[in-house]
Order: sequence, then structure tokens, then C-alpha cells
Amino acid sequence: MKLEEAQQQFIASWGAFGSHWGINRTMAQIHALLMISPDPLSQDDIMEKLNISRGNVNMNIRDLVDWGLVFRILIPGERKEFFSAEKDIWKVATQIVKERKKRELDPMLRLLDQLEDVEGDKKDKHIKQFTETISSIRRFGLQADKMLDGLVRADENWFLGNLMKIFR
Amino acid sequence: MKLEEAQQQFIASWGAFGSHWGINRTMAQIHALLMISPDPLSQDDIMEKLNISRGNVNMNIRDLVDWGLVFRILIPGERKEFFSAEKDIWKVATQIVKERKKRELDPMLRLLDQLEDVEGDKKDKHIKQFTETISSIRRFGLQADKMLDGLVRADENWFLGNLMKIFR
DNA sequence: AATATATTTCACTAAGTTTTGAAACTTCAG
DNA sequence: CTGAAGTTTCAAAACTTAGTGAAATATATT
Repeated sequence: MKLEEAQQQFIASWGAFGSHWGINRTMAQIHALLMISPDPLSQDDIMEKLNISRGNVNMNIRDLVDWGLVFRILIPGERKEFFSAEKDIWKVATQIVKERKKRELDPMLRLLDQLEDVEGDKKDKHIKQFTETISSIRRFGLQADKMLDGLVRADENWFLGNLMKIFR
Repeated sequence: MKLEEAQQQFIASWGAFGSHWGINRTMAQIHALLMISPDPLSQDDIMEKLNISRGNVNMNIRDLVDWGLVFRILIPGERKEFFSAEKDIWKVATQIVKERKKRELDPMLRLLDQLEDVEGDKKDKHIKQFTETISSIRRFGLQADKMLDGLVRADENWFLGNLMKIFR
């Protein structure tokens, strides 16, 4: 397969893939483009390679920087800003886990905490089913939370090494 | 907090939560409603409680059944079909993992396989960066794949027990 | 300070997704 | 076989989210 074609395919599918992971399509495409670029790119480079508007590049780059997946690079003597992606895929994954945990899991756990006790007769089957559901989701969430914290703190080899021991 | 209010809140936020996890809002709301219902509900019950149209209920119920999160229940003597949710949250989670792995991770790995070898000079920095990126993502993906397979096969206590040993 | 270059913002538009509701279809009882 | 009850389909409408491009702002150069 030719390089150009392979690059296009990779960018397109990383975009599709990302859109299932809380990262919008264009954001993921920009990230893909930067991952396979040996050198940092400017906003104009990205506009041109992906055929998207300046505003779109700007917004998505900002988000990528917020997520910690892309870095602003200042090249001495250059007027423009350049951008480069985090290329260590383990770091990319833990970064995403960290952000999503903060944005989704943590607020959900806070809510479940509040919902856990409702007024009324503990014998009523509606109340019983409700509190049981809530508390089992909450217990599960707390475990997941703890596990993800560990994951984010761990380093790749350590983590995969241990995991492989568990899942032969 | 009153039961009614707590139920509403739970349904609403499970919907919002689900929409970040590849499950659309209404689908997640129906699932939430069924999880907290002590008895199976009919399509009409769901329409009424969530204020959504018959078509919408029907389509989303179908998807939930496809995902293995909801079961069709036939109540003897009743003409209507009733529905009941999987209430074991561990099963819900592994079911979702299984489906998403099949729909997303597996196709991505198949693609990366193809992209791994491109024609051209191995010394060219564009080719070098591309193949390195692809192969590191692929290695990572294969590990994740193996791990998720294990997870789906494992049972809850076994899994959490082992995990807790790792992440004290 | 004036000019050129680069970046950010945001109202508008385009694209994509979900929901509705009525019609078509299916099933069952009499 | 007929009609009532239940379920499914699908085109159109409503809603949601993403992308554009031009204007505003910021930064650097002479």
C-alpha cells in the first residue's frame, strides 16, 4: 500500500474510532495527523491536509491541548505556532481515561450518593428495587474509580506485566 | 428525598451518562427505568412513564435486546409483551464491553494490520513515523483486546479480588 | 505608530441523529 | 374469516452537534 493512501485511511478511521470515545471526529483526525507527522505542524498545515476551516482547527486544537494530547511548540525564528501530538499511546490512553473519569464517573458517583437514601417504607418493593439498584451501581462505580486511579498512576510495563499474570 | 423525584433524577442522569458510552439517551433511560422497576413493563408502560412515542420505545427496546441488556418476558395469559432489564451491573458492564469490542476494537485492529506495511524507503522519516505509530497502536490494541477478553470471561468476585491485589 | 501576520471568537449554516405518528403488518380469539 | 389488540416500519419533522468564515483581537515587524 502507498504511504499517502495508508495515511488517509488511518486518519479517517482514527476519526471514526475517536467519535465513539468522547473525542469528536475532527479532533481525532487532527490527533491522528499529528501522530504520524515526524515534525510539528502549523494551523495552516492542518487546514490544508484535512480540508477544514481555520476556526475548526483552532477550536479542536484547543480541546486537544486541554485533554493533554497535543502540545504547542514554539519554533525559534518562526512567527507561527506549531503543534505536536503525544505519541506514546499508553500516555494517550491514560490521559483519556483520566479526563473521562473526571467528567463522567466522578459526577455520577456524587449523584448516586445522594440518591441512595429515599424516604419511605423500606419494605415497599419499589423502594427496595430502587435502593438496591442504586447501591449496587454505586459499589461498582467506586471499584471502577479506584481501579482507574491505579491505572492512571501506573506505568505501562508494570501494568501490562501484572495484568498478563492475571489473564494468563 | 422522595422516591418519585429520585427515580426521575436517576433516569435522567443514566440517560446522559449512557450517551457518552455508545448507548443513546432514550435507550439508556429505558434501561434505567427497567432496572428500577420491580416488575416487567410493557411498551405502553414505558411510553407513559417516559413520555415518548411508541415507535421510539419499540426501536430502542429492540436495540437493548440486541445488546443483551433487556429481556423479553412473556407473562402467561397476557397478550402484551413485557420487558425486564439485566440488573446485575457487572453483567451490564461486561455486556457493553463485549459489544463495543466487537464493533470498534476488532475492526480497528484489522485495519492496523493492513496499514502496518507501506511501500517505500524505510529510511524516509515520514514512512518511519507512520509505521512506528501504527505498530505501537497495534501492539497496544492487541493487549487491550486480550485483557478485555479475559474480563468478559471472568466473574466479578474473581476479577475485583485480583484487581485489588494489584492496585492495593 | 502603522502595517502585516497570526489567532480567537461567534453567529450562522450544514450535517447528522433522534423522535414522532400514522400506516402496514402480524397475531390471536371468537 | 373477521376484527380487535399488539407490534413494527419508515418518511418527515424536530432537535442536536459540528463546521464555516468573516470580523475582532492579539502579536510581531518595520
